Amino acid sequence: MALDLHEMEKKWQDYWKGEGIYKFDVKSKKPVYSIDTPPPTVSGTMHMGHAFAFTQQDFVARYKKMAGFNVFHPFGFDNNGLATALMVEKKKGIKSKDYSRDEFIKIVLKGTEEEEKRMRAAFESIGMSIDWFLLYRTIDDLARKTAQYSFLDLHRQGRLYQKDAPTMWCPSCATAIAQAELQDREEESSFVYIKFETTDGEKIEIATTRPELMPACVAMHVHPDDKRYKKFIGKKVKIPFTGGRTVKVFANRDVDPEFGTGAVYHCTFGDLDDVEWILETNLPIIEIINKDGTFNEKAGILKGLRTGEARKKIIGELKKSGHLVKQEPIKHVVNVHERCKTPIEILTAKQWFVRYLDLKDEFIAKGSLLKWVPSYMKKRLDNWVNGLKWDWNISRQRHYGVPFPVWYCRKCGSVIVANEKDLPVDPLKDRPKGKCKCGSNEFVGEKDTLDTWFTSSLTPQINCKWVSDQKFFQKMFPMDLRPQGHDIIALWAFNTIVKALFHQKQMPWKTISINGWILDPEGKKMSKSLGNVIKPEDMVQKYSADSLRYWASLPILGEDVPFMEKELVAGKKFITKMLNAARFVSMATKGVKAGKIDKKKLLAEDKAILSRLNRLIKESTEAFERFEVSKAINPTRNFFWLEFADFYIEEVKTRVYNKKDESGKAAATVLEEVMWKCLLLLSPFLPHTTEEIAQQHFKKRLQGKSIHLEEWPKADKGMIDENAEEIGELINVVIAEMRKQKTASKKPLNTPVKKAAVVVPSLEKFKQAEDAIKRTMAVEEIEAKEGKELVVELQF
RNA sequence: GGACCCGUAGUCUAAUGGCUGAUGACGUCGCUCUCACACAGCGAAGGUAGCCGGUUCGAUUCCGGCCGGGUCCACCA
Repeated sequence: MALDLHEMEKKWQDYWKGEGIYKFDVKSKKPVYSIDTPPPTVSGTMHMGHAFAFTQQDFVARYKKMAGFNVFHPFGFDNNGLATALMVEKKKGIKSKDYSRDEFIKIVLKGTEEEEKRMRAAFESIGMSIDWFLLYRTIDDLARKTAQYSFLDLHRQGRLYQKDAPTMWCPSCATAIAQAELQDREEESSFVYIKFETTDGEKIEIATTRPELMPACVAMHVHPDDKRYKKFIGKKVKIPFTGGRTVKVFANRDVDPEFGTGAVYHCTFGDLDDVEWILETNLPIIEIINKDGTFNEKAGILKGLRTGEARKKIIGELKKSGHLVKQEPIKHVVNVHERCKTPIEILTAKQWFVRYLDLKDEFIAKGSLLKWVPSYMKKRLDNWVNGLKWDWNISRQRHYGVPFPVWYCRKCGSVIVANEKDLPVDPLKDRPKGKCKCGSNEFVGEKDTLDTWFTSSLTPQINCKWVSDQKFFQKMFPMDLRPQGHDIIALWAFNTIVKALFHQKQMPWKTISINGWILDPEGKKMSKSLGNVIKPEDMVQKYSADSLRYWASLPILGEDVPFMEKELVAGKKFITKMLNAARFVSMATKGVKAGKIDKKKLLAEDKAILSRLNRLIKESTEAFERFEVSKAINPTRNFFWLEFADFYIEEVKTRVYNKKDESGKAAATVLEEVMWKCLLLLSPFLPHTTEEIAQQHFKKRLQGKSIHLEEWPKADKGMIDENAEEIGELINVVIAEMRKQKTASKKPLNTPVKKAAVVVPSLEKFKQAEDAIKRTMAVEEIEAKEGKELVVELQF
């Protein structure tokens, strides 16, 4: 086969683009099917996970289009994030802080054009049926406007509040971070035993990994049943280096008497437990760490130092003063910021929160309204919601991002939110219209930006033009499908659900499909640092886009799959097979009227294959309706290759070589019919190959400009015939047995056979199968007997 | 600690409460250049379905436990 697959694929990609095959038709009367495409970060590269997840989404999009829907298949680029800001800074050699926020956003939008172009080309190269006119970016005007409008709406609903609250803080990035941005890391550290003295002179010993927080110690905790410490409860303990400050000893059932010394000192804040305890005990907060990670004057002797240095210094001082008992090496898990891996601190800062903890039950209940594919993924959402402890902190102390549409009155401190007509605003540049209610017209704009998830959680509203086209929004919302990875159910899916419930009082989509991860061939995550990254473009180069798509279609949705190059080999072979079979069918059916099957003229093998075909159509359609794409392609592949190509084609060859007679004509119409229907069934998966074949050999079947505008085939139940299939099966089984014998006697398969003796389960059925067998295997005469076991003997 | 997923030939997988044929692919080994296809065809070898127990007339398939692999969440100062 001299066909260059890459040239062929490129040809059709260009054709589709030129003809606008995937354009969403706003005016169409067809029902809409809309997909809330995940916007990938504009890194410039499409990785294997993208290729996998997006093609899976594309299978559904293409199927739905054929099934009669007006498919809305948009694309978005995520450029509203730290990763993008850093990329642009690096590329341009600039610092975002040297620019106004508006300017920097413009720089980003301009500065990522190149990456967008490359990614778009990559997604086109795998045959995505995206309508690129629907492109959005998560930092563009529409996205910013939508996010700010969302803020205003939540504000109106009383769902927002500001609080000086314990906040997880990254001392390195100098920013607040969300629960979801935390990562666990096991660290080697030192477990420090420290001796304290009570005001009445008794000694109590604690163990800690955070001795440097001692100046922020506000209490001691012991277990109420711990005999060793009972007597301490209620007493006061002196804290060294604080000028004689004392703290009370509390009874606390959270304390594990077995761990450390069984006594805990409580600092504000060492970890999340400390936060809970402070709420229970109502103690004051002593904040000793600044937002930049340095210790402040309340830290006394540690002032100006950072955590690591402070820890060394305090240990030295404790040694000198005799408070230090011992140090033990310890491995423990610390919470680190996922981006920079710095252990987090807990500080207080004024932050905006979305109040939603009161709605946990509702989130879980409403989550069930969605169709989850696979269904067990719903539990991940439930699990997350059940574990939620804090409201959603939406403040980020970052320069780049979507700004809060908020000012504060310099005089009275009132919050002034932007007028929705003025969105998007940048409060650092723009000013509120009018005066504060206190009469002042001096304002301070909010410096913080919104959590990127605050914007990303609005992709359905962005796609459906919530803030710019009400009519369109009414028509489009809620969307039909959200495809996404299982790693961000707690983030993207959850937050999107939260937003839609607040803003629209309904779920953002009808179905959510969860795809798994692509791992390296050993089952490990692909990552640059491990050097095990396999690039999709290399695979496309080596095997073709349709081969890659074939590979992506096989795994069950939701499961993580190791990358297996041999599946691409198999895909390429399948494509070759299709091209060759199509060539044969095309030759054999020249001059035959397409789609005209005369049932009366059909022979046993024709009835069998048509029955199998229609059963297949039914099965494949049902699988697609359940979003189980692998169960749509697998039987189709098997049918096409193992039944149609391996048997049916061989069975009718002698008939169609002699097309003049009725039987030959009938076989030709069946060949044509089966081939065409298979093309349709496979077109969502192998859009290039099927288009090539359709345009080459099935012009007369094509209603429009592309096979991808054809209707999905409907199963003709009248064709499904159990009995015919049984005969067909018998034909195939006997042929297989004869092939075995010919191969065993080292004869070519077209060797004529004088006489064959067979033992078959039913003579009556065999009668109906006999002709086809004789023709296919070039057998002159068959002597048949009835018996349990199938036996075939050949005489040449 | 909580939740979830997975465990089928050398490798990766499919379907299935029972037809002593458990599917197919890749790989391996034979034979065949047979007029769609040697980037192929035909065929062969290869599995006590992780282990144990239960339900059942019957389990790879359903239930429970264990072991192993993985993911998410929460974590002891």
